[in-house]
Amino acid sequence: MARPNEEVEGLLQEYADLIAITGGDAFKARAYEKAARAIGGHPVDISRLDAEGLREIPHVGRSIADKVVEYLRTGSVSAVEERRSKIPAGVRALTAIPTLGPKKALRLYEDLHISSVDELAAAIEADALHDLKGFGAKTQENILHGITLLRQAGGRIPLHVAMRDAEDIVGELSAVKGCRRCAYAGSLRRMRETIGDIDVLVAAARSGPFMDALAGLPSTAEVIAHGAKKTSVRTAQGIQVDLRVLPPDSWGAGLVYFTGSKAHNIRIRTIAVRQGLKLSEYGLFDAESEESVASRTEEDVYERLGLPWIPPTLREDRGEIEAALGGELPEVVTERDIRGDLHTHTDLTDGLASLETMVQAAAERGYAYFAVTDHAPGLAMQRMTDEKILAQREQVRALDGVHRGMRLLHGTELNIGPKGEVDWPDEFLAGFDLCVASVHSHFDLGRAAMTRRFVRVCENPHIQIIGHPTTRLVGKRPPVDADWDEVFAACARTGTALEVNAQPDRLDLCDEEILRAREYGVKFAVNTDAHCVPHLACLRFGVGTAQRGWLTAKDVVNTWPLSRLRRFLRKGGA
DNA sequence: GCCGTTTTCGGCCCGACTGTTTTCAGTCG
Repeated sequence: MARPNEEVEGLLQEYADLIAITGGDAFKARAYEKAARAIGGHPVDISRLDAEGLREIPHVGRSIADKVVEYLRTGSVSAVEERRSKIPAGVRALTAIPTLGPKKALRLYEDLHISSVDELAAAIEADALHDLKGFGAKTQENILHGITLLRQAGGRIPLHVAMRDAEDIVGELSAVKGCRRCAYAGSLRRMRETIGDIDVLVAAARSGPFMDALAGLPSTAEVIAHGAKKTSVRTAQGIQVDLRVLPPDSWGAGLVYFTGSKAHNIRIRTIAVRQGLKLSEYGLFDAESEESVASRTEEDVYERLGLPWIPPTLREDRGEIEAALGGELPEVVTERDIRGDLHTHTDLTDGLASLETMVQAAAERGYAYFAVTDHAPGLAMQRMTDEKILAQREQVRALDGVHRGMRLLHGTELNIGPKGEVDWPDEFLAGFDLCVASVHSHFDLGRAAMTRRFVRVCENPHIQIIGHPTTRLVGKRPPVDADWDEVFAACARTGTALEVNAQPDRLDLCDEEILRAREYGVKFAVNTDAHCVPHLACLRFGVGTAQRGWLTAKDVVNTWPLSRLRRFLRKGGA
């Protein structure tokens, strides 16, 4: 994984924020933001590049290239340190509150010396903002609501952040001598959208070297507990990591024990007890003789309980035990089932990579087909025109089948207006191979209007997929309010697929809504909404979410062969 | 700070929404 790219992306974004907060040149701040995104989305590990190589990345010029080189060489950038010394970190944290930007954050800091979210919440409670300019009753209410949203994430970590750290740690521990098996478990293996802490398991005869290795990792900031069976540390970013080292014979039982949700584990332990057995992280034992009857693999443990192996993403006690007992466990969709991505962007709008680069990267993933769906004119900031999208269509046709025979579909991501209207008239839409339509504005229409809006989209014969349907952002923005049962019914009736957007801050639809929609017979598309090459790999998070929603390949249109997909895209037409 | 079928300066994503400072600043996508 390209860690340095992400580190530098974060650093440059922070610098941009600090410029904005201190009232610096807005265009300069934006220049840093653009460079941050470009580096984060750059497919080559930047630590392998020199200043010249760095400057070939779009939006990276002499000044930023020098700062990146300084960072790679010394681990910090003096210009950033200088700004940091002027603005406490908590002031920047304030801008994470929806509706509170850099200007308001600075005012709060300068006038009231508020430098953390907690201090701000306390100040509002104490009515300390009453004569602060620009902070009327409504603004304070909005800020409090924003703080509530932030806190609902409850200090949990986004899935992809935890995944990256867990894979690094698994990589390090796997290299320790004597390691027989190493894997992450817990909610991360179940692919929950946020993660409380990271659970790592090792199978080895001796535990000491692994405990020491974890405690000694560069990413470890604090050792919370250091024992023979369990070690807990906190990383520099504040993430808790629990390591358990098990005897190799206990590997399967340990994985079962540390992967299942609490509710799932209670259910399978109950099943064990009824059979005169006892289940722990060390194995499945005869309750009387205490003799081990299964423990080496997860399959062994489940089989001895009379169950088939249950995919980790289903282990939530949401009916998977009953389904397993009845032989009706779904064969959930896997990453290998996905034949193509149906929602992606290029640098024609807000993507980072050219059409050619995106197509080539998609072909390297082994896709049979791939859709390019840049933004339509309704999203004014993208400045799309008829001419530009038609010119792109020519380029798409020219590249069709060129890379490993991969077929290309030319599409667009339409903007859904408040009444369900979209950017282009029917005649123009008919020229696309597929249209994704998404809500990007008017989030607070009220349930009835929002429902009508979606139903009208479903009834549009040229729209085959609703993109990120609820528009929620994990821990940041709640889903829009609609009568989803009515929307799901309309999707099923009209043959409109719902997207499972794989961007880790969206994961939209989420698992629970997928479970509901599935009951209506709705079809789904697991798409990355990629804006750069590395985003294509986010597919795994979308597939994990689809699995949590019990979807099989039959439910997911982009697992289908192209001929069948094309029939679906005609939406009941000829 | 970056960029150039505008080529070393002068632009840079544009428009809508919201609350409030009643004429517009701040925020967002």
